[in-house]
Amino acid sequence: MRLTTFSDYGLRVLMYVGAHDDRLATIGEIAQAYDISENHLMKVVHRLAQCGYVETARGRGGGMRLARAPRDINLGEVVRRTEDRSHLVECFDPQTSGCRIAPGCTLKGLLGEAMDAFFQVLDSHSLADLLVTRPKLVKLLALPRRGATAAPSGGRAARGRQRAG
Amino acid sequence: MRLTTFSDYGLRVLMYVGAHDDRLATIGEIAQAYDISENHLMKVVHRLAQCGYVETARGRGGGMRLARAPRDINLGEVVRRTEDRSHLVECFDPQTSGCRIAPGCTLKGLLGEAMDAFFQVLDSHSLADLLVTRPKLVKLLALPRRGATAAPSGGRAARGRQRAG
DNA sequence: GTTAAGCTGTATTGTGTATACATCTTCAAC
DNA sequence: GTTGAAGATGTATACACAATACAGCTTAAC
Ligand code: SF4
Ligand code: SF4
Repeated sequence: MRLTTFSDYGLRVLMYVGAHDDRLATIGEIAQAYDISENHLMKVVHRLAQCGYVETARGRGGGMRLARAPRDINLGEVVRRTEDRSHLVECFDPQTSGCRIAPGCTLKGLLGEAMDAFFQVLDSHSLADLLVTRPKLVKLLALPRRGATAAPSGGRAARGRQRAG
Repeated sequence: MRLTTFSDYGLRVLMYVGAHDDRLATIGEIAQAYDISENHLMKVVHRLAQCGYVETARGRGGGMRLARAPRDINLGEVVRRTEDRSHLVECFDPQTSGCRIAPGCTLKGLLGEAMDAFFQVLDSHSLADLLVTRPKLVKLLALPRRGATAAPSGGRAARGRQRAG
């Protein structure tokens, strides 16, 4: 029982952007703040944009901001839409359903109930609830990280140069 | 968000054994009934025995039976003890905790709540609840499966022969 | 027209689960 | 007391999928 880091990254992005709503935030900046892969994060952001949680702006000076008020971003919905393979066991997926006792299995319904209970908790909260500790978040996200001022060490810092090589 | 099939197999075994409590059930028999890997199932059964859910008997005429009454086998407990990597996100594991905002993250607690809600549903049910459809289960498990009477096709059917080869 | 940003698609890596294989141990039947 | 059917155990492989990396394109500000 675990969520994909994809989903967690999605929520992290929303927290970051929500905590810095005075300006546009870039993917590179967020990746550095959390010290995670910029490339992966780009796909996460893309998904968030698809779902209408953030608005992105291309080009110089671009970045992203929340497309809705934090209060209107439901956490259960976010997780549901970032976690695509959300079938607890094989019988939950009509395609894979090969379990022989599925027609008479009480467990199936029970697991469904449990999952509902899980999401009910998330459904009753919004991004706004994650921002109550906003000052603390801002502070934690601003802390220096390994290699902060040193060599860029990968990422896309050296992009554009490579074309010449 | 998904459970390991290891856990699901564990529950399947308990249902099988619980539905056939008039005799000992063998691993091979259960593997055939569900049409799943006998080798994998062996490890599952081993774990169930470790946890004290089933009693196993080696040797000819051996097999397994429930070590407790179905009413005393709690489903939440079973899942918790068969699902070992049960940290929803990285910060739930003290070892891996590398998330920079963990000290000020409200999401962490929220996910914990959601997980509790999930298990609360399972905690309030026992194996006995899965056996209410017992006649149906017995019938489904007895249905012929592909290759039932034909060639054994692997498994451990031909074991012992191989030593000679 | 150069540069900083996001967009897109593909390829590679990595992790963890599921499965297979091989061998050993036990026990009951014969 | 030998044999064979069962479980016990350890290792190795296969597979699925998530995570990451790479490469190039597009857009917009300066
Ligand atoms: S045992 Fe029940 S819950 Fe598990 S896969 Fe089969 S039908 Fe689904
Ligand atoms: S963002 Fe919060 S929930 Fe996710 S890993 Fe970090 S501390 Fe845990």
